[in-house]
Amino acid sequence: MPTPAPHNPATCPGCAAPDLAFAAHDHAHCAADALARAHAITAASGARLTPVRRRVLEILLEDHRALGAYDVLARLAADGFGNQPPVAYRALEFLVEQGLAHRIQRLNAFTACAHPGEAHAPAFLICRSCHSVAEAEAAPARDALAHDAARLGFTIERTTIEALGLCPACKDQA
Amino acid sequence: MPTPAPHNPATCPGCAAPDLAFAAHDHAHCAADALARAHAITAASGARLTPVRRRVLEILLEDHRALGAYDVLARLAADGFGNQPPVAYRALEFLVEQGLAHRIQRLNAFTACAHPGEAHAPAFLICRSCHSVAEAEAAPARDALAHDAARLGFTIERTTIEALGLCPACKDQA
DNA sequence: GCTTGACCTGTTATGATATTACATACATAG
DNA sequence: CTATGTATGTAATATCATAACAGGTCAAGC
Ligand SMILES: [Zn+2]
Ligand SMILES: [Zn+2]
Ligand SMILES: [Zn+2]
Ligand SMILES: [Zn+2]
Repeated sequence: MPTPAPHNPATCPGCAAPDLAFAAHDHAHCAADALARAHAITAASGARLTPVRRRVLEILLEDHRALGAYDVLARLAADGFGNQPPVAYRALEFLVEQGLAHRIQRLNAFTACAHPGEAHAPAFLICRSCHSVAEAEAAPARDALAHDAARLGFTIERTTIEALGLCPACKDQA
Repeated sequence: MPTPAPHNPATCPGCAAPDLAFAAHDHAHCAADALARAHAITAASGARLTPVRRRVLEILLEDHRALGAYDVLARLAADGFGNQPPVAYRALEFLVEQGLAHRIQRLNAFTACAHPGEAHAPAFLICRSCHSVAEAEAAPARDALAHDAARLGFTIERTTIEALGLCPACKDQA
């Protein structure tokens, strides 16, 4: 599996609008763009964006929220795809591997990537009220951890950073 | 439920030996000390360290690893306690509330706290090979995230920071 | 001492999340 | 056209977690 292209902030829609998930925006364009990028990325890497995989990505792209595997599965089944768990889990795994989606540990759920194909492991800001998910820069937090880890002789391979709280819209409501 | 006492590094065994989980040490003393502190903490707060709860804490204290709820349950059942999931989950929930244990999201598992009663939400260094868990300082990483969150108008309430990797011992083996 | 009420424990049942194993279909290279 | 690798479908099962209720324990207040 080829590695995705390096991150280029100039062409990354997620970087251009970091508050995407929490702000009003032209989401139809946002989703269409992500889907187009997904086609380009998979074509470039030789991976196959098959109908099930593409449909799962479309479902995740419907909004900036996280969906459980069984929610995705129900949608797939309604569209005539298989309705056994592996159908959803395999497509989701593929998307995560390709950098087109992320898994949110805290929610046992998945969300479309806002910086598609950039081979990143972002931090997540998760609204506990509306389940919106925004991606934030994880590097500073990871660096802070690395110091402690080095002192203990621990080698960090992957880091999960997830913040639960309230997004601006839900805060206003309360 | 009264809030635990603030963190006092001078009296905190976890702070005195931050590499506890990954280094050879007098673990019998380490566990006995934690258990004694647990008695003191719960007595002070009026919470009841009942036989099941105490036994669960003892089980978690057997080493610096994370155990699943069903692993704990099997041990409880072998000791003559109830063998239905709520028995384990309730005791674990109690220990987490009291600051005597932590939940590791990444593993769906629980580990005894190395800084008992200090009302903290640490970062975790998790060995993917032996499942040892060390607690690290989460404040710097949290602070790094807070900047991004503030920019987006997101209010952080809780943060999960977990690093997966290899501990010194497992690294040497490989 | 008895009643009452809070809390803890046990148990049944079920729900939610995830994987293994195997069969079938399909694309593409040779 | 056939062999090969990859993707999908399906059944069965494993793993993690909670709801709902029944019964027991214990101490406060009468
Ligand atoms: Zn959008
Ligand atoms: Zn992303
Ligand atoms: Zn120890
Ligand atoms: Zn701790």
